[in-house]
Amino acid sequence: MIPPDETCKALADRNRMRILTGLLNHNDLCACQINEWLAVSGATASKHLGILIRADLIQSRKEGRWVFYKMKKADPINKKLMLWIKETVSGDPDLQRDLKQLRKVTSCSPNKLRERQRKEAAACC
Amino acid sequence: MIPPDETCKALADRNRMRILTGLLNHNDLCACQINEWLAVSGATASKHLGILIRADLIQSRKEGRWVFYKMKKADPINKKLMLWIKETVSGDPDLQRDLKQLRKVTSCSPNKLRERQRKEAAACC
DNA sequence: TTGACATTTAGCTATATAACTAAACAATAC
DNA sequence: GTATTGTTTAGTTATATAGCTAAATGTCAA
Repeated sequence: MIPPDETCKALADRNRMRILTGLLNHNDLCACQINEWLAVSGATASKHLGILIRADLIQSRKEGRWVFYKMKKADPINKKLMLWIKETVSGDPDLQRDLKQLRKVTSCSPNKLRERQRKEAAACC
Repeated sequence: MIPPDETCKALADRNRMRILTGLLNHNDLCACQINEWLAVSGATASKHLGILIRADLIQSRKEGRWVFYKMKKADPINKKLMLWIKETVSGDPDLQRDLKQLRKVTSCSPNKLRERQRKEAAACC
């Protein structure tokens, strides 16, 4: 059983709360979609995702070379926490604006998204 | 409205979770009882209490030279958070053991408690 | 099998935070 | 008023964390 302060530590970061916001509104998200959306390096996104997994809040599955993340089914106690997160997230205008950006990202498949990312990386040098 | 990650930041510390545990089980606690119980300096306890106040989770009132702290009445959304905290706190054996220690402290009035603290401080030098 | 590419891990730096001590502030008691 | 005492603020130090880049790992595809 994870102590409450540890769970809160996992939630106590803006980017991790953004990830949860995304996963509460999309069935699952690919790592490449997440770091595109968060606008951080893949390594940084991966670290945050690891923290959320170790806190038992999300889960990952591998599909070929892609890794998808989704919310973990919460036990009865943590359901209350999830409910609170959902409601506060809805009340946070920045997170809601963020969600719209995410929808642009998820309209591409991981393959198309990565292709575009590669082109952009090439163009900037 | 405080964003959820900020609220969690306030909760993401063991000593602050201990303080909340205490306040969820006692109507109110004096600053001197809290720092005796936590076994940290008065300054440190005061800092933690300030963080919880700014997060809108607790409130303080002054009575003569004593300052008492108590839970703040939660709005409908934060009530869910409080419920989660209560349940996870009950499931955390260390916090429960801690609560027993607190009862020893609260069995003294602030005046008696301080008197004892002064004697101990004198004895140790 | 080799090469390309997605993700994670390692190693680093800058910032944030928790603890302490000492000084400042606030309120009571003489 | 002045002394005393409880609490908070300031200033310091040690540790923790978020971000980066580069190297390592694992998977697909030619």
